[in-house]
Amino acid sequence: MPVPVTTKDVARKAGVSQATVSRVLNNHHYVNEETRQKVLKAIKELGYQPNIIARSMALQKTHALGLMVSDLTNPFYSELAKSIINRAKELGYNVIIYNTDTEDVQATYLDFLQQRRVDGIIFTSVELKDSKVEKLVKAGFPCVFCNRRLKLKTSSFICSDNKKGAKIAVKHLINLGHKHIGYISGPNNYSTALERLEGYIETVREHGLHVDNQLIKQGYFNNDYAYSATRELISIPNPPTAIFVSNDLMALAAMEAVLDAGLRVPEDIALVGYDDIKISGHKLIQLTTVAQHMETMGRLAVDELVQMLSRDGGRQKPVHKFLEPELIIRETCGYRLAKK
Amino acid sequence: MPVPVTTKDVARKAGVSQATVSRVLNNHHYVNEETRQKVLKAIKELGYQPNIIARSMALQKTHALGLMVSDLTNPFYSELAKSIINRAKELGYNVIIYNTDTEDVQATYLDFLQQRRVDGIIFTSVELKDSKVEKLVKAGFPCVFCNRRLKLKTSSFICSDNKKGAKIAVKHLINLGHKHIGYISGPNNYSTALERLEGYIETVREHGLHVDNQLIKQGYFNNDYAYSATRELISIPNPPTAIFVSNDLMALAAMEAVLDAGLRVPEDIALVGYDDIKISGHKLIQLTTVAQHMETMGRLAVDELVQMLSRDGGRQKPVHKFLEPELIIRETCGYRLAKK
DNA sequence: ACATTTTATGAAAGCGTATTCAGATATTCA
DNA sequence: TGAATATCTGAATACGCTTTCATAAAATGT
Repeated sequence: MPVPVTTKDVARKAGVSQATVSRVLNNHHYVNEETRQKVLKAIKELGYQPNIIARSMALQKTHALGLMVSDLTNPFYSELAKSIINRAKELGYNVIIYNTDTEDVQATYLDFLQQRRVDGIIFTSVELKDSKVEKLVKAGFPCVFCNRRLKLKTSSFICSDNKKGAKIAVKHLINLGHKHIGYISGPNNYSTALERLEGYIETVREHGLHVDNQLIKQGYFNNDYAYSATRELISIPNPPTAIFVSNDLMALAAMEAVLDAGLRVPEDIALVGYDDIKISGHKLIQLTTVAQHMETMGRLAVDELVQMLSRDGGRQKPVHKFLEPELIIRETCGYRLAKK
Repeated sequence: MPVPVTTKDVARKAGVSQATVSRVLNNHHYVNEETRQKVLKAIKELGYQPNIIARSMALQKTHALGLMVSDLTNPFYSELAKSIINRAKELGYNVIIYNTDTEDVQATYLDFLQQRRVDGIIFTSVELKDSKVEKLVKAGFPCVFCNRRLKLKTSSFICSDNKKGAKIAVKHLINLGHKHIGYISGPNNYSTALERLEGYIETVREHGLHVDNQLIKQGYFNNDYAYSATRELISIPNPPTAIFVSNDLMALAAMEAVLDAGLRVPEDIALVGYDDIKISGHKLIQLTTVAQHMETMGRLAVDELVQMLSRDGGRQKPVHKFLEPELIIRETCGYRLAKK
């Protein structure tokens, strides 16, 4: 390992005090130009690199953000994470990433995080109620919720307008003539699931259709559940002719379930997803879906968090942003059929 | 923000010195059981959480690993990253993730990293030659290369046996009767591209076939390139009947190119990918591919890096691991046809 | 020309922890 | 019983940086 060069070494070499070196590094005023040059020269010659940890210690900030992701291999989350990482870098922050497949993992991570390893946290997959996380927010620890939000009103979040997203999706199906529309999603303790369900129900009602509980499947946010729920839906006595699935990955699984049952998409069962992950646009998939703007969502979340950090102490009122969803019409709803 | 509780506070409450609190926290021997209990009680009552930054400062280790990823939205990398993050957590390490779409970004990150923000780095997408990275390795900074490796022999890496992977893929195509096989990949300054090319060429030769440079396309590791290269390949005078594409994402793009040209997969053009990302197994895709074991690769990389950290000072000889690739036969090579 | 302000710099303190050093008490051994 | 050893704990120091405090020199104002 290279011997680390410290400000002290630089100071000795430049013939000044260590404090002066620090002043040069931090662009303090009141540093003589000549002195500054001497110091810069010494820094260069010694290849000095500041020790971030020591700086963090002195400043009481880490310049690192925590990022909680429930499943990084879901393209929705990896796109979101990428956006967050890139924006954080632009603003001079590092991102420590936590994969929280299970809830207890998130809990242990939270303990970690209170050890002042990060200045703030972005949650991408929080439950509506989570006492540990709520405690964190109430204690004033800077948190921003992205994609999924906490019920707690005092918390800031950047989410898709899920209700609206669901509405435009379901409305599209109804306009195509579907009267019997299934809904597959995760549990209602997630804002995404709850709000999309509300949008689904509201739209069905608005069009004078009956809300049939048999058509509503709320289990888990994973492919296996989507697959089995689809199989169940298509085998009930009066099966749906279309299914709105709460995310693209699950919609892909639903698609397999339909095909495995010997039915066709969209002729027998139409499908709409949510997210618009890249693969949904593939020529062989062509999934109709509600697009989310992961890039924007991630960027805004970082911006908001960094803002919170800079106005430390003076707590502002929380920010609540709902991004506009957009229906992407492809072929799994019978677009081609409708065109004909 | 909650007022942070320090060891000093705990010490005062427990009526002992700060040093003793530290001893209790670190399970030092020579601490009276009664004292230990007093301290533990105070810790609990005050809700003390150690300050990781201060600890890092004292110990001169951050307990954080850097992870360089070229494109987190490529499922191959997100699966790899997930594995790395999870394994690191198991071993008590945090992961700071760096997205390096462009090379200059990686360079600026490297400067960051020398600021002792992390104890070591895992590179997943290094070039064979990269003077900045080589300098880091030569300076003794703990680095492990995962997936792609450096040419530098003194560096440790965990990679797929890319040559072998290419060989089994191409052999499979040849066994199916293909005599004219295209190859699409990224530039040869990446070990993955180079080794797979070697495997391709060697296998073609071994089977007495002619290596036709017209069939070899080496441009960039991205979808646009894969698409256009495919279009080019299928429009040359004597076009290939099969194409080996260097990764699944690119193979998916190649598939679109074939279909857009009005040809069929696999009847007109057979395709093999590399990686076996999840979507490749989807019912509508069914891409034949060479599987990599991202989970294992990531885990081993972390294990190796953490080992390097523990045996600090005493530099061991570098570890070179080639993981066994595995051919996953699906339908894009005419498996169904072959079966008939 | 003297008081005041501005500019410039070093010494020292502080961030929160781990650890060394030294001393005190208790225990063991001959 | 005295010496050697083991057990326990507090004071002090170090980690590398930022920043306050103090002080000195230079510039400015009247």
